[in-house]
Amino acid sequence: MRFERAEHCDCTVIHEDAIKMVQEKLPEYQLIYEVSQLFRTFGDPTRARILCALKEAELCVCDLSALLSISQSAVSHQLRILKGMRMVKSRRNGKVVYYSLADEHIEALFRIAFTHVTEE
Amino acid sequence: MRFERAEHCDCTVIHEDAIKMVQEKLPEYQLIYEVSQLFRTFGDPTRARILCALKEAELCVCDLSALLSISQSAVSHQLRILKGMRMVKSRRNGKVVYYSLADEHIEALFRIAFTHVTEE
DNA sequence: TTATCATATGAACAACTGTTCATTCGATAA
DNA sequence: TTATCGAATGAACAGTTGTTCATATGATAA
Repeated sequence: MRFERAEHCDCTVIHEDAIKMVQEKLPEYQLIYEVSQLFRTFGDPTRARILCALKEAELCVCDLSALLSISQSAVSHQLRILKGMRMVKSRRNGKVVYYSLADEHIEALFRIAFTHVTEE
Repeated sequence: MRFERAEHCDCTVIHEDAIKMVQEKLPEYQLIYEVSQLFRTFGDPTRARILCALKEAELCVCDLSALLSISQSAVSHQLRILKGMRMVKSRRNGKVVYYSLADEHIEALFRIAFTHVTEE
């Protein structure tokens, strides 16, 4: 009984048993996709810097703009993305909108990533 | 004494103290950049699927191609990127090249990310 | 009301990314 | 050698992304 070959692969499958075993353990595509989207959002230096700053304190758009030397518009656009991914939350006080990290998971992921990068 | 405003921001800086405090704690740009590049590499669904598969077993390019229904060329290109980021390692045995995760950090990061995504 | 300030957003554009296709490389076997 | 197979790679291309610029909101103060 041969492994059913994917149309995209014109090679001979060499390790049928391994493939079958992995196939059973592999998470659903949707789940992997969501995880990758989470990582992708971290994966832009500007967003990463914004998150790092918000890790330390609640800040308004203008603070972030000045602190990171990024235009107000760019900060605002990125905050919109971060909010869409539920990584930051905001509250308005008069004209000023304050942003902070949505939950402690974000901070935890960063801590681990920094450990990983600085360890080697 | 006023906070020195960045040229990109035409707003009035509102929270000088907060900015000053965050500025001291903020990691260097280079470090944040490296972390974001690490995340970015995870941030593509194809690469994430390859890494998930390699988490379970050592596999050759052909195995991955068949298992994930991705062309051999696409798999090979992505493995090149993953290897460049030191996230996978490879060994050649005759015509076949076997890939596996570079270290246990990769697996750990995935575990946490999955927990995060599935928790909410 | 009008003016001003902080923020948000749409459009445009350049830069980047991931795939496909065609080809090449590297190793083995005939 | 020549043929074959698994893997790697360069070029091209479509799709995506992040920034800038201009403008629009939304809230406050005059």
